[in-house]
Amino acid sequence: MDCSCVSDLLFAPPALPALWTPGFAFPDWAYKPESSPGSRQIQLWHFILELLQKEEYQGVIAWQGDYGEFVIKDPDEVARLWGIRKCKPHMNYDKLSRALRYYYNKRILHKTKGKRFTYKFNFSKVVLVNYPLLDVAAAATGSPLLLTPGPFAGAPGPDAPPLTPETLQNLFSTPRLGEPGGRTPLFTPETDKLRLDSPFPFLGSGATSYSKPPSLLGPYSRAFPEYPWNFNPYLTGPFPKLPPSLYPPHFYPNPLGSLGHLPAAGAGGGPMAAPLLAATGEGLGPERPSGLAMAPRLALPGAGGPEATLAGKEDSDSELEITDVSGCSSDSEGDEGLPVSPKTKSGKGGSGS
DNA sequence: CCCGGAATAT
DNA sequence: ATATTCCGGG
Repeated sequence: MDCSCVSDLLFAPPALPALWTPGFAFPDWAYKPESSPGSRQIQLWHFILELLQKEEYQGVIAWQGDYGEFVIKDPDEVARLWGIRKCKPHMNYDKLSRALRYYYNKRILHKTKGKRFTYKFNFSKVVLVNYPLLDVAAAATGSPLLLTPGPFAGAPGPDAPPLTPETLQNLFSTPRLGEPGGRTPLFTPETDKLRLDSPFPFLGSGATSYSKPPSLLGPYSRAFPEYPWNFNPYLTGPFPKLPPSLYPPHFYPNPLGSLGHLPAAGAGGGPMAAPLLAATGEGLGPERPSGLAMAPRLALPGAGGPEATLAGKEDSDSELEITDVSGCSSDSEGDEGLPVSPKTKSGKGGSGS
């Protein structure tokens, strides 16, 4: 039944803190919360983000153009990788793109019309979903209290308690992380189980019970880096019903935490990075590398653990060796003798449109 | 290529 | 629910 892909193991390590994880910036709570406890599968947009985050796939998929805009340079390859990840040997771009299209309504993605293989993330969604508290944090740091949908909405009125990052830190101390011996102090198992139910409680059905994210970034005293991520929440298209209060002209921190190079315009040669920085520069550190927009890939925040591991086998990052489906059970699919050649792509250079 | 309906699977 | 598979139509 199960298709124990090698990647599955990679994603479900024994006791990975999930604090940052160079390659995988998504703690498991970001995957699929409830539904099926044991069968939380990676979601396509997570996967896409993963690929985008890695330089080794820049030839296959990469940020390009506007914020959150990316282009699939090699659709077949992306589809192949996705197929491997999901143990669907017959995956192709046509099918993958269908799945992508389903994201339109969910507002996770939309299409950049005119540009082939080009889509765009609605990061506002992703951010709020995965890190709804960031706004609170922002508020605590000085901005006017804004938001907190769901249960919080009613409570935080005029005299809302001073939410500070520290408070958050205490509140959402690592849940499963401190599992050995100590369980979550503040939150009872009941609360612990609710998590995120709907992908987007804000404009989805909304009726779903919203909850806070268990653990944010772990034991980081400074969990909220001042990342100038002020992508325009209003996008080009008209947003459905997003109250401005939810999406202030503020800048959002990097949602993926350790996500390396952001989808800054600089990636695609966008000169607009400068003005943006200027706008948000104040909150940032005094000194700033001129090439910030490029943000090569500042993966490692400060944790020393994994770093050693990485350094040890620096050359061939075995992490995410997606090109191997040896772990896939052939029974799950009508798996043909698919040899799964990693680089059987002779050279699809042209593909001129 | 891109779009979405429909049926199906997990 | 999310994704896969299939597919008619633009």
